[in-house]
Amino acid sequence: MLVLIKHLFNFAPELFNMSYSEKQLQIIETAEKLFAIKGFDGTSVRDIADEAGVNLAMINYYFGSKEKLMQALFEQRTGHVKMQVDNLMSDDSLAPMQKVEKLIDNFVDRVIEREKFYKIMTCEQMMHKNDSPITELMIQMKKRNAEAVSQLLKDGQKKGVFKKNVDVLFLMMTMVGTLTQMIISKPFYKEYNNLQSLPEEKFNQQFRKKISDHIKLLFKAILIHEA
Amino acid sequence: MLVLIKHLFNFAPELFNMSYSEKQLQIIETAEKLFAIKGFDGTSVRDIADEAGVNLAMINYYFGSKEKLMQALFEQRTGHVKMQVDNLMSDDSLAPMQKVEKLIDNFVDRVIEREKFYKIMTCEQMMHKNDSPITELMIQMKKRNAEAVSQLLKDGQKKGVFKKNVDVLFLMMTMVGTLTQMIISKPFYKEYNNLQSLPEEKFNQQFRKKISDHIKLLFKAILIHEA
Amino acid sequence: MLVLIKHLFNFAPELFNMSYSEKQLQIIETAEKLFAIKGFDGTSVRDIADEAGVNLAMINYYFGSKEKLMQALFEQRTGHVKMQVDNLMSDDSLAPMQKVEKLIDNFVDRVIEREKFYKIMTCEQMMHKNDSPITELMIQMKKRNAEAVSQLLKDGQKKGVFKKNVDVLFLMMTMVGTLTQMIISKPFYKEYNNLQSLPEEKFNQQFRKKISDHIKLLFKAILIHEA
Amino acid sequence: MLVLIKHLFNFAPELFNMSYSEKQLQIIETAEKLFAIKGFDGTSVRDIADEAGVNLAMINYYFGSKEKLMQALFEQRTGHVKMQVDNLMSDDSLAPMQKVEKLIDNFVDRVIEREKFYKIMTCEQMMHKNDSPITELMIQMKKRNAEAVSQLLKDGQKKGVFKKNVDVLFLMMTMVGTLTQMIISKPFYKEYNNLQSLPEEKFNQQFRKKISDHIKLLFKAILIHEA
DNA sequence: CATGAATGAGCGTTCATTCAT
DNA sequence: CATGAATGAACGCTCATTCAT
Repeated sequence: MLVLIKHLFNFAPELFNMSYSEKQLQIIETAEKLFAIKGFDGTSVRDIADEAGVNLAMINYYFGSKEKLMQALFEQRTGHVKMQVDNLMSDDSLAPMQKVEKLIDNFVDRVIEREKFYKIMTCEQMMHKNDSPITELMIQMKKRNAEAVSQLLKDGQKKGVFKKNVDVLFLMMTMVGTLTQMIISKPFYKEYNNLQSLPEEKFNQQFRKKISDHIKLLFKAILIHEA
Repeated sequence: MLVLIKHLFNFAPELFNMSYSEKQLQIIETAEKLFAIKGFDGTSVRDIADEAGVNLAMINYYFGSKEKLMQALFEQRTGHVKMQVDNLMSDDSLAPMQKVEKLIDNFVDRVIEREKFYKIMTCEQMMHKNDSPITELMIQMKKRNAEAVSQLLKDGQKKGVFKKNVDVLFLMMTMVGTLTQMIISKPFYKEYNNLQSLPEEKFNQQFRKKISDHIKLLFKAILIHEA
Repeated sequence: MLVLIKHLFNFAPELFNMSYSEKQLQIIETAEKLFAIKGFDGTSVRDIADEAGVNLAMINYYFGSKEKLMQALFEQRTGHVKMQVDNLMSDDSLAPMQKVEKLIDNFVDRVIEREKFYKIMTCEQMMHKNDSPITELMIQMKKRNAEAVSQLLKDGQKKGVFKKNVDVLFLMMTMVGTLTQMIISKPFYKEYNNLQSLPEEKFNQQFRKKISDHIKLLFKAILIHEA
Repeated sequence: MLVLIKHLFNFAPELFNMSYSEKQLQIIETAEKLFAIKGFDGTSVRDIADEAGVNLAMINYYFGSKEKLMQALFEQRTGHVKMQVDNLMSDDSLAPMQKVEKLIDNFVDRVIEREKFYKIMTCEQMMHKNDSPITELMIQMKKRNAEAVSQLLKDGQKKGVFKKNVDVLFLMMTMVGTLTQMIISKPFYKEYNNLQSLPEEKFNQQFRKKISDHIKLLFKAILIHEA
């Protein structure tokens, strides 16, 4: 395919069913890794090219610019989130609280699996350069998610299982914020609790479970308990 | 002032009662602002010099390097935290839950007041370059705070007002993470709830109260309610 | 040409038969000229770039750093010395004293031809920064040359044409030092002997002959005459 | 005395019988040391100030500029040379060859004692920036010395103890160049001859004697032996 | 289609020097 | 008389990007 056209339309890759080549995915993955470690500005295109084992000029050739590579990374990583949430919400076999619990589980899983990417996203949110396409992407994603959760809340309230007057954003931010902080502080948590000897895999499994349970506890406090 | 000596001893500025000159504080403040907007790597020393209206060379003259300027910023902003926490903890006139609530209020106030700085700190934590002096500072602060809160927990448990088996780090991360996420999402929150017309001052006041109450609710869920 | 690979292997360029491009040679030549006039530290990379008519970044692109450009200059200029000396030494058709005379002629020719480079080398030797790769290069060259001359001495002594107990380093330093001093003082020599009107070419020819004869005289005093 | 006037007349300090204060001498000495190790351009005024333990601004205050400090160093170190040579030359109790030998001894002693300074001087000669006051100083010194030695030669020739047609500059350059090369190569000489274990003082003594004898041998070859 | 070569702009830092007191 | 503070200029180097092939 003509790379030029690709650039023109890469603002909505899913519409064109555009898939990245193996080399491109490799670049995206490397970028994700390095951005997470050294930050966007702290990572040079050369770093990425070297680490990914590709030609320096290829990155601009494929993605147009460093900024657009970041965009591609975001699109690649956030592409399937909406569908996942929609599927969950439209599953009529689940009670509202079950949906909430599944939402939490899904989110915790996704973030732990894509730890690096969520670190980048959090940082990017901090200093949201105005009119950046990535900021725009994130705002839209937030809105979509807020809408879905809002619908779920209303459903639960109609069924009498959730309290009235729950702030949907506070709810979400509690989940996102707590989880983010957990991820950030993982090394500190390990050291503080003397768990360095535990195998990484086993620790992650326990950590994931604890976080999930913890957030569910918080959600119940917000959604059910009287203030 | 002897700048050289200052460099030598700036690892413990409070011991030497060294205060920064007005110009130095101006530089630190400008750095804080720009680091928060554009990130550490995204901000050039020239940016800071221009914005602060000082000579470029001045910054290296005063702080030694860009990195050390960041350190100075951290020391300046975190210098009084320990004392504040200690004072609160040793106040025998307060019940454990009162202490917890005051801790939350203090923290929320501090973060909202120093919003920019806490954004920087969160980002810095994300990609904690190993052996960076700032990372070291943050870890020590975390440890100190964890110890203090841990003591408070034990006290409350002895008095029978707190549950057993509370994970102190989970508790703290809930507070820090939720608050951080709130701060990050403030513009989004405003827009989502159509509060753009509200005066900034009035909104902040309400926001602060809501956050504080929300976190207190969460803490009660963690500390008191049965799982 | 793969510049990266070139950097990796430029410690032994002759093994890889890597030749510098015309532009690179131009940079090396310009560097040689400016280093000789203004010294290494006195010459900025910008000076070299301007004088050579190339982009500033080009120099770092080609050579990696100012230091490595200096290394490249050394390797380029000293690359063929070893072979030249070896060839002379292994020429069985020459008597020891003939070899000595040829050695002197070769050396005088080489230094006068590469006057600028030998000025740099002498200065570099003065303040030999420890562990500098260039210092290392020079020491090795000195050792190799000392070994070769030592062999020649022993041969002459066995054949009974050279005195015993000749200090090989004193011999070499006499040649190198005297010649260096001549080169340094060339302008002064010209003026002192009122030879400014002589065409440069003609003067050089005479000067070279006089120096050569002078050093041969000194060598005979060291190698043959009784003390 | 007014520093301003001092600056105006410091091109000929001996005329005004100007002596440097202890602090100034300390600066000069430090400058000599650092210039010899790192070169003129490689040494910053800050380096000198720090090493000498004086205020940075003092150096410009005392000497006017870095360049003028270098001049002061030269004047300080070369001030007494002329007188020394003149005294030797006018000593009628010595035969020409004795004078030559004493000249050599004196020079070798002086250079070994002021090794650092002579390194600087040699380098400075290499890249004689046109119209530099230091270059001018050195040329004048060379001329004076050449005149004195020339006179000595003529005297020896008249007395029939020296050959005719001796090139006075070649003679001097042989001495200066050989000695310079020896000084430069002292560490290499030590290592090559496995003399590292010898105490520095003892080695220097032997080295000085060997050099002196060697140069005397060379001079006899030039002045007396038939070519 | 891919890439080695090239570049202008900007980086953090240090320089010799001057100024205000 | 001496010095801490300050500064414009320049340093070596790396950046994201472009271009010719």
